[in-house]
Amino acid sequence: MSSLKVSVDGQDLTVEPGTSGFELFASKSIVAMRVNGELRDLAHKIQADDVIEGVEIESEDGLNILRHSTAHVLAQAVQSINPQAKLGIGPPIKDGFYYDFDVAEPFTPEDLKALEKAMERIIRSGQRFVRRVTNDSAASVELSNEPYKIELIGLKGNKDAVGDGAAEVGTGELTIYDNFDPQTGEVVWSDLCRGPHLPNTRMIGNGFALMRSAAAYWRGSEKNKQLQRVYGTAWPSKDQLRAHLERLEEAAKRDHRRLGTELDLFSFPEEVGSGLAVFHPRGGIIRKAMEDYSRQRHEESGYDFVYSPHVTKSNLFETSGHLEWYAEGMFPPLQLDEEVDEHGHVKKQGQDYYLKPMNCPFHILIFKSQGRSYRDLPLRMFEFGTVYRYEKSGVVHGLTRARGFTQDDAHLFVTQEDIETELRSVLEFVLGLLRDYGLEDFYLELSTKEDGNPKFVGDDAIWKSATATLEKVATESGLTLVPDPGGAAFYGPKISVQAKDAIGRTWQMSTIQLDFNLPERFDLEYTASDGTRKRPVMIHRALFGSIERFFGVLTEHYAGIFPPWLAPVQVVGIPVADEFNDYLYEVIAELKKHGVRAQVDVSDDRFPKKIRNHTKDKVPFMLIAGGEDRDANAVSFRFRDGSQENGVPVASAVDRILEAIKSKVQV
RNA sequence: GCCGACUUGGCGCAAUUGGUAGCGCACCGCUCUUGUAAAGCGGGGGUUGUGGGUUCGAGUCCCAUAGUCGGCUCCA
Repeated sequence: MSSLKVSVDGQDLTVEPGTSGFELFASKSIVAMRVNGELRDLAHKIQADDVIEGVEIESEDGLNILRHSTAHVLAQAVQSINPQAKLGIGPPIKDGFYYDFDVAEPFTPEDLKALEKAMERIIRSGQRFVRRVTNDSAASVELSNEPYKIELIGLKGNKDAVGDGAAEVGTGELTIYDNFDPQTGEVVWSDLCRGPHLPNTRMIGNGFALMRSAAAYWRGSEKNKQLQRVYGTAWPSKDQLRAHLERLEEAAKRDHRRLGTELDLFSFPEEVGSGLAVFHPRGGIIRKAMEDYSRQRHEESGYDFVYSPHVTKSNLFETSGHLEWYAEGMFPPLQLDEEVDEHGHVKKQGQDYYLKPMNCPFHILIFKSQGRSYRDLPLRMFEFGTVYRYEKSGVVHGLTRARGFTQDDAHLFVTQEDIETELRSVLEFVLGLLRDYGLEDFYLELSTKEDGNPKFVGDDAIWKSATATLEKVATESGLTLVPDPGGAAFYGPKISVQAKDAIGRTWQMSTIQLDFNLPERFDLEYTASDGTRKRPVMIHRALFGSIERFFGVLTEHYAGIFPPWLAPVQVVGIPVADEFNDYLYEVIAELKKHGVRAQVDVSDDRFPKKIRNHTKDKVPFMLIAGGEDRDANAVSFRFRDGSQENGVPVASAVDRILEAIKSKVQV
């Protein structure tokens, strides 16, 4: 038999027919290979002219394979303990994997421990994953006990319908992976799977852990049965697992809900209701600083400030379409003024009032309050408008998903011709302001309508042109643009600005939405220069998204260590002993004169205790004064990271603090 | 909304198989105060989320309800 010419990791080789990845790759860290671009098991037999690359376990593909194989081991463990469990899907995800099961009883934490033990046994036994090609009818017979797998087989080839199940059936040939016990040579477990897999369970090692269990709808639809999902994490080594768990711990420390309590920023009193926050004085200062600066910038950029009430009669939301399209997201109406006679007949028709879920209809009414000319446009109305949305109970989440929140909401009324220019300047304005608040890393998302979904109102042609305009402006910004099909608001497409925080998580911040529908529903007009009446276009624009949410994101971004301009207390004077109180009062008074939030700690606590207290409170500047400082008319800085700078002359200390606040830098 | 877990003084946590609520921090008072993350002593504070039930007896068991957390679905 003639030998085969192949390319392996860029090198031309000649190998014997029947050669597999095991012969090609000596390194244990190669867990699979890419053959002509397709991921394959190492056991795959190579063909002439194949272009082959080894897949390192540390690579993205390698990690996915590791995690996917670990998911298989989990499923095997579940069925070994509970043979009645039916298998759903088990794909790799960021940092780990999950597997869905249909079981009579949800998993308890004890169950998860037992499953981890069972998984360890499977892993140690060194089972081999072996791929076997089958076909629809044979697989349906073999998997007659696995109704969900059979459903997936039926969906094969239909990529959209398969969705998350792509790891099971993919779109190519149907395959089953058999797990062989190396001792007995017998198949101990099998699962419908596209693969590839690690050659051997032993390679999973001890870098995995089961994290939690939760219910999840089969194939992601509320209409389907809920399965029990077990989440796990898996890494090439125990050290990497440990590092991952530490990262989770770090993220937990930044959680704005936790910091909100620790730093006394806000709370969600049970008496008020789910998803409704109150801001405490310290949180209130931060929020006020955020709002004040935003107001200033809006003023400078040609916005008008408007105000509107929190409730309105139902007809406004009928006209706007909210009651038709958005009713589920609204609080139920307050029914007022109805009078009924003694026979139960209505004497006076009542009125329904609704809490507003959006501010746009009010701003539209302001637009309509007088005849408008092209000279008035672009008309930019800005409001910190508090809205109320009846979020489903299970989704409320601290400040980032609340039922009452304040949008820094603006509506721009522009002529058709000005849309592009205005959009461009809005986007620039938005990004500039976000940078001032300390966010640097952005990408854009273009949320569009999904064809055929009745959630979206208005004419297709209008949607199309609006979407095209947004896309043009977004592309020109030079930022990465990610499509988000089906993510638009009911009245129009949007660009959203996604910002990355300090630990790499992305948050949807600003949204810029183009709206041709509401102007039409409200019959908005202006007089053009030629005297004809024309319809303006609306741009909806929120910058923080919601102030509460932005507050939460900034809290996590900064881990509670706010830059001086936002810090609730900017400076604390700490005397080395009582004797220096008066001296420090003078220094602090000087700062207060310039509007600095500063105080002297004259409590009975000892000196080191005071340092500790204000470090825990994350005060940016601690000014310490003792004899040496007083004699030199100086103070000593201590910063939050523990560093210090002694004997700084009072005047330059004041300048330095003022400059740090003014320039919005982090210290 | 769905599934599961949880709810004990302001905060973080304890309370063996149901036997009558403890600790640390914080708070208040007193004493003591000189250099970079916790001085000492004393004191007050909880009808164990709420409403029912089982029991001689419930923080511990059951039901309902509110809230929180983790997911799913949905979203600023």
